[in-house]
This record gives sequence, structure tokens and C-alpha cells, in this order.
Amino acid sequence: MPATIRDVAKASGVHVSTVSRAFSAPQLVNAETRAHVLAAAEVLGYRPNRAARALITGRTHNIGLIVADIANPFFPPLIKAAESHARGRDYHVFVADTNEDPGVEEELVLALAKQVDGVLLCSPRMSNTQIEQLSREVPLVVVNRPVPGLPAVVMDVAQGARLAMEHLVGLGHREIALLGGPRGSWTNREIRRAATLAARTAGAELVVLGPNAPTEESGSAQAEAVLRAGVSAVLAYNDLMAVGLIDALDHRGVKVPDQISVVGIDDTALSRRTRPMLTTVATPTAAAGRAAVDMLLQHGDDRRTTALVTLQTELVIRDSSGPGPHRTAGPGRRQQPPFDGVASESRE
Amino acid sequence: MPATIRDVAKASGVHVSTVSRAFSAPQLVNAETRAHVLAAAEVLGYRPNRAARALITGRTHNIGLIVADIANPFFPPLIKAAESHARGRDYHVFVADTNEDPGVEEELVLALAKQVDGVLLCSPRMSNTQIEQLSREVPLVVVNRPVPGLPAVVMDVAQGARLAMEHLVGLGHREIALLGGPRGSWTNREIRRAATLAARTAGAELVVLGPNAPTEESGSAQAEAVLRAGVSAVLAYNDLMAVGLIDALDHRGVKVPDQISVVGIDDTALSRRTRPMLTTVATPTAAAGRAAVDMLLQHGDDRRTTALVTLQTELVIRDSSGPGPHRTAGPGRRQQPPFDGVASESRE
DNA sequence: AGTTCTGCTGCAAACGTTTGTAGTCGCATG
DNA sequence: CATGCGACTACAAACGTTTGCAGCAGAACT
Repeated sequence: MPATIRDVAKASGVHVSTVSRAFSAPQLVNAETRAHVLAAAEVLGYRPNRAARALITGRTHNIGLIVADIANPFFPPLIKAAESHARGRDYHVFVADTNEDPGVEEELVLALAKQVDGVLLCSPRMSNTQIEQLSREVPLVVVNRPVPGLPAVVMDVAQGARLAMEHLVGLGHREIALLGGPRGSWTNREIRRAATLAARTAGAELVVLGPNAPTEESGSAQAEAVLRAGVSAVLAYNDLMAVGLIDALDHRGVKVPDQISVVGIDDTALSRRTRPMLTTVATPTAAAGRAAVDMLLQHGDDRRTTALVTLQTELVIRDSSGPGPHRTAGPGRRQQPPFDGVASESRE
Repeated sequence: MPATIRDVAKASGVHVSTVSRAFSAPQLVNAETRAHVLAAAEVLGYRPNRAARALITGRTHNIGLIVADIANPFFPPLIKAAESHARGRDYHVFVADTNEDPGVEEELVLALAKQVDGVLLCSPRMSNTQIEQLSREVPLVVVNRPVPGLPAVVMDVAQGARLAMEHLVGLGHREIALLGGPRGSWTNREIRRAATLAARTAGAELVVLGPNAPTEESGSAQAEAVLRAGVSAVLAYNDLMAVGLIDALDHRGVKVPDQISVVGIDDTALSRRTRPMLTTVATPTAAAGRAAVDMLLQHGDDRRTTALVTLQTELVIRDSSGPGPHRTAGPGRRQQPPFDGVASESRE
């Protein structure tokens, strides 16, 4: 029913190959002929069938984007940035949601494999070996985890966690809890590593709670555990959990930051909306989305590339963190490294 | 490079057509042969090329889902429900975001047209005539707007607005502001119509402010206007705007609900997170996502169908609405119609 | 005048599938 | 022994494109 290239050829009295070239290689066809063809196409409402084109060129001009949870406010800015960046390069982005399930994750990559030119795998919960296997099916760029042998873009969340810990210690906190994230998450491991180290060098004690689902509910659910641990400050895996925790503490009549300080990670839109406003580590999500698209488009088919882009993070001090029980000559109110959202690039 | 059906045929010593049938019509091929074929396919890592299949069957087994703004918390539940529902029917959902821009909206439908079996168009900002034109390119199901001649699923937001107004009037409010939504929105027109009617029948005054972008910022920006209007209650186009407004009022030292009552619409996750918790109209977004998928899959190619599914809404009373200046024997605390998330179906 | 070049267009194969039709085989039936 | 049938499998055309190659005219060289 829809018009094909053959209909256009017939209508304009030329061969199909000429019609094809009129669209995809204008310089190879006489300007006058081309005008004829385009006019005929217009009246027929012809639109090239991308599937057929993909079949022969091997390029679909589509990018897959897989995220753990589209409802997590961390992802939308990344998605939007990737979409508009890709659109500017004549690519379309197909978003899919895995519900934090590694099985669905794998299934989706496989399903997308043949209909996109590459997949952006964000915050994967699979194992590295699984990811490497999948990378044989379709070009992959991993976001929020460095996978040896694959292009990846990560955020320097270790640095962010360190800054957050130093901030808390500087405020006089000596017993701090880490509200851990989900099991498969590289980011979670990084945070834990950096926080542990920072606590040790500062002579503070770190209580690790987790792993937990990275949700608001799970943040709330850990409130009891936090209180039992007897800490004066908490660093959470992400803003969502921090918000959930603050909420549950509030319900119990525990004042933030007067009795307990809470610091989040991600600086989502949420963090400016809570009472008190959330001290958090800002991660450059939009920049990550753009960088991932660039890497995918740039590397094209040579899948075994090893570029790693690392984006800087910064500490954003708001109102959910305050003085701890151990008075100290604290640091100044602001403690932010220069930040332009762009990357240090390295190779491994 | 990736294994094709021909490789599998060669490896298992049968014709390609047999391989094809081994996958898509198992009962037509000898069980033993089939086992051979599947084994060969397995070792070669063969996966059928969906683009090639689509070329001949005309079915891609993909669904496009277009939303105005993926960062608006109204959409993720709808998206997730549509995705998992579709996955259960062996379909994949491709999500795209228009940034509230009608131009991008049209472009995306056209781009998706040839690579999906149909498109779910959520909360369109285009005109009805534009939508009808596009429906000739690809089967369309419209969500949040009834378009004559096209299948659509809408929420009975007029009923929700009426309930909200009655709630406010019952609390003693006589001067109420309506914080309007975006220009192209059918939902916005419905709310306005219903609220106006409800105000008139109750003898209350309604001040309409807008149109506005459906964002938190724009809710905050209207705080001045709300105060100038001298109203004691506000009904907002959505939760996002309600939250933004409450925030801005709070900054000005205006107490909610003591001085001004605020009611939202959508019952997003946000509404339970604000202080005070938001009174709002719950819209069954997940059910809408599922219903839309069903309609698309069911109607298949006969595009000119006229089914309309209407989903009920309910009023959820929380803490952001309180007594107004005019004491009345108010209604009970709860005022909710029976609600099971399912639809009344009708035809027009 | 012959040759080469340039600019354009047509031809036909190819991409990886599906599917209608025809063929083969063994076996039971008449 | 011919016939028919059932179960299976091979053949080949088709889907809507792209693209290397060849062809052809005319212009520009030698």
C-alpha cells in the first residue's frame, strides 16, 4: 500500500537506481532529473523503507539505549541528552528499560542487536563476561562501568565519594554509615572502596549497610538500621535512597541535619526539592549521554576498542549536612573542584 | 560476519527454507531434522535478522512510544507498563521524547513509521488534523486525547477536576485559581471546562492562570500571580506544577494548606514526597499504557477504527488541602468513587 | 579523425528472510 | 500394480532498497 521506490521510478520515468541516488547521492544525478524525481516522490508520499536500506547497507541509523529503570530520575537527563545529540547526527534512539533485571537486560540487547547500529548499556547489572559476550552480537558502549576491551564512559564517583566523606569528617562526624546500592553495580563498588579508604585515612568509622535496591523505598527501609548503627552521618548510594531515608527519619522525629547528616549522590532534580535540600555529589549525566553517543558513532564497527572516558564529579553542599558531634575547625562552606562537565580521556 | 540462515542451512545440510521453518513453523518440520538445525544454529550463534523478516512479513514486532517529556514523572509508569505488557506479547517498545515540541513530534512519528508496526502517541501537542494525516503513514493509538476516527485511550480527567473542585468548595473555598497547562493539551482543555462548570454550579469564582509549561519551574513562577489573585485554593494542571507552586509559596512564607490549599493532578510518586503531602487526582497511567498496547495490537492494520477507552480517575486527599475561609458543614474526609483501574468502554 | 574523459543513467545482483508450490519418499489402499 | 496419501523437504520468487559496473552521449583533448 505505501509507495515504494519503484512507484516513484515509474511515475517519473526513470530507473529505480536513479531514484535511489536522487535521495542518497544527489551529486551523482542531474539536477533537473532529481527535481522531477523528488516531485513525483512528494505527490506519492514516498518515504524510503529504512529496514530495506538497512538490509543492504548494514546501517540502521538507530541506537539502542538500555537503562536499569526509566523511573529513576538519574536517567532522564542522560536519555534526553543522548537523544538530542543523536538526532543532530541523523540517528534515532530507542530506549528500553530492564527493571533492574540482568536477564531482561541480556534479552533486550539481543533483541535490539539486529535493528540498531549499536547499544548504549547504562549502569549494567550483568557480569563483565556476559557483557563481553554480548559485544560480539552488536557494538556496545558501556556507561557507568569500565569493561576491559570495550569503550566505556564512567563518572569519577570515587572522587565524589571521597569529597563527600571529607566534607562530613570536616564537619566533625566520626561515625558514618554508607547506604549501599544494588549488587551488580560497579558504581556501588567504587563508592564503597573510596568511602572506606577515606574513612580510614581520616580515622573515622564506616558502617556499610547493603546491598540495597536503589530506590526510595529501600532508603526508607534502612532507617532503623541507620539508627541502630548509632552514626551521626550517612552517605547514600544515590539521591533516591537519601530522600527515602530522610523521609523515614523525619517520620521518626529524627531531625536532619541536626541529629543526622545525609548526603546523596547524583544531584537529580529531586535534591533541590527536599526539605532540607540535599547535599549531594553532582554527576554529569547529560555529558555522559553525549559522550556515549559520540563513542559509538565514532568507533563504528571496530568493536574491540579500549577508549575510556572519565567524567568529573563535584560536591554540592546544601542543607542536609551539618556539624557533627566532634567540633573541628571545619572547612569552608564550598569545596568544589573546577568543573566544566567535560572529560579527561585516557586509555587502558 | 554474523551467521545467516544460509550458514545454518549449510552447516546442517538442509535447505534454508527448512531452517526458516524450524524456527517459525516447528510443526511443519521433522522433529529430528529440527533438532539438528537448532543445534547447528546454536553453535553458530545464529539469530534471525528481524529487519529482513520485517521486509517480507511486513511486521517488525516493534512498537513506537512517543511522549512529551520523559523527565515528567507522569510518563515513566505508563512507559514501563506498556513495555512489559508488550514484551509479554513478543513486541518491543521504542521510546522517544519530543521535548514538548510539536515539530519534533511529527518528525519522530515519520521516522518511526517504517520501523514499527504502530505508534503510541501520548499527550500529543499537535493538531487533530496533523495527527489524522500521520495516521496514514502508520497505525496510531492516541493517549490522552480523543481523535475522531482514531483509536484512543483517555482518562476521565474532567471527572477528576470536578471531584477536586467539589472537595475544595466543600472545605469552604469560594475563590479558586486554576493553574493551566500547556497550549496544545486536550487534558488541559478538559480540566478547564470541568473546573469552570463546577465552580459555576457551586457559586464559586474561578481564576484561570495560563497557559503554562507543565513544569515545576512554571508552577513556581506563577506564585506571584496566585497571591495577587487573592484566592484561597489552587487546582494545578499536574503534580509537577503543584509542587513548584507549594515550593515558591513556602519561600514567601505562605503556609500550605493553612493560608492556601493546593491540589494537583496525576498522583505521581512526587505527591507523597512533598511537605505537606499533596492532595491530587490519581490517573491510572499504567492501565493506560497497557490499554494502548492492546488496542494497537488488536486493531492491527485497519487504521480507521473508532474505539475509545476511557479510564476513571479518583481523588486522593492528603495534606495540602484544608479548610477555607467560609466555614461549612464539609463533606467527610474521604470522597472516592470505587476504583479498580479498569475502564468503561464506549464507542463514539 | 580517433581517443579519452565527464556526466549521467540503466542493468542486475545482492542483503537475509518467508512462503506458495512442487517434488520425493515410503507406505497403505484399492 | 497402480494410485493416492501423508509427511516432509527443496526450489525459487518476493520484500524494497543500494551499488558496482557497463553503456551512452557529448565534449575535450591529441
